[in-house]
Formats: sequence, structure tokens, C-alpha cells
Amino acid sequence: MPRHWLFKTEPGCFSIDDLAALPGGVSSWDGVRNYQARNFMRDEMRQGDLGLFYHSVTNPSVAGIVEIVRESYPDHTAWDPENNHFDPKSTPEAPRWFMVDVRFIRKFDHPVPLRMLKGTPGLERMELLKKGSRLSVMPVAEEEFAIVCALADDAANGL
DNA sequence: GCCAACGTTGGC
DNA sequence: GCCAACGTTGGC
Repeated sequence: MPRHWLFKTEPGCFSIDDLAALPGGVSSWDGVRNYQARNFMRDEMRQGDLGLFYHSVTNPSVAGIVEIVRESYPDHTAWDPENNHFDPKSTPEAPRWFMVDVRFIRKFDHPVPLRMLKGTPGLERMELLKKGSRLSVMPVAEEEFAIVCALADDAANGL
């Protein structure tokens, strides 16, 4: 049974259009430097799982859907002193940070705004909506995933 | 720009 | 192990 996830990113840094423009629409989800988020990627994500692609900060909203196409492997950007996410405590021999590869599936014609999620029945317990939630990678319940997709389709149909 | 909430660091 | 200080995230 595939699980569902949410990937958070600032669109000014990496947007769903950026992902869609890559060859095959595939990108590694590198740069995560939070242990809880890492553990989700390293231990729980499986090929074929689906994820919501969330834009934070500017027009906070769910922008589309991605799929996990490669399970976790070491995040080599942690080894590069020139990289913004460099971490000297991570080495090729003892990698500390991990990432998965995601593939672009779909961009919503009408992104689902955060403020709409907040008022939608069935999403009360969504991790994203919890006060002070700052996780950049988090699980999403199957029902929650379906509700968000339905909201996007409703918006596309002018409802 | 503001500020609440969070994770990490480091002194003790 | 505790906790204050700090830097960061992210909504508004």
C-alpha cells in the first residue's frame, strides 16, 4: 500500500515548474537537514509513494503531485564545502543526510491555498496545519491526500 | 517587516 | 541532563 507525503519548498528556491522542467521531471530532494524529515525519507519512503508538492512563504499552497522514483541514498551535497547545505559532520564513509528522488506527476491548474486547507473538513489533523509545524517533509494520510486532490479538481471546475 | 514557534548549540 | 541563547522557518 503506497503511502503519501508532503514536500515543502520555497518556490523562489525550487518550484514545481523547476521540477517539471528537468529531464524526465526527476530531481533528488536534497538539502534536508532536519532529523525527523530525514528519517521519513531514509526509513519510510518507498518507490511508488505519492507526494503533495507544497509551496511555502509566497502564496502558500499545494501546487501539484510528485511520485517517489528512487528510495533513499546519501545526500552528497552535505559533503560539498561550497554547498549551502554543507555539513562537515557528514562524510561518504558515514553519511548523516539522505534524500530520495521525486518525479513530476501533475501541476494543479489551481493550486490549493493553505487558507483553504485550514477550513476543510477532514483535514483538521493534517500535519501541515499543526501549529508551529516546520517539517519540510512529512506524512499525509491517504484520505487527506484525496481531499486535497478533490479541492484542486473542484477549483479547476469552477466550484 | 514582524513575530511565534521550532531545532540546535554550548556552557554548566 | 538542563536550559538559555541563538539562528531559522514560515505565515501574515
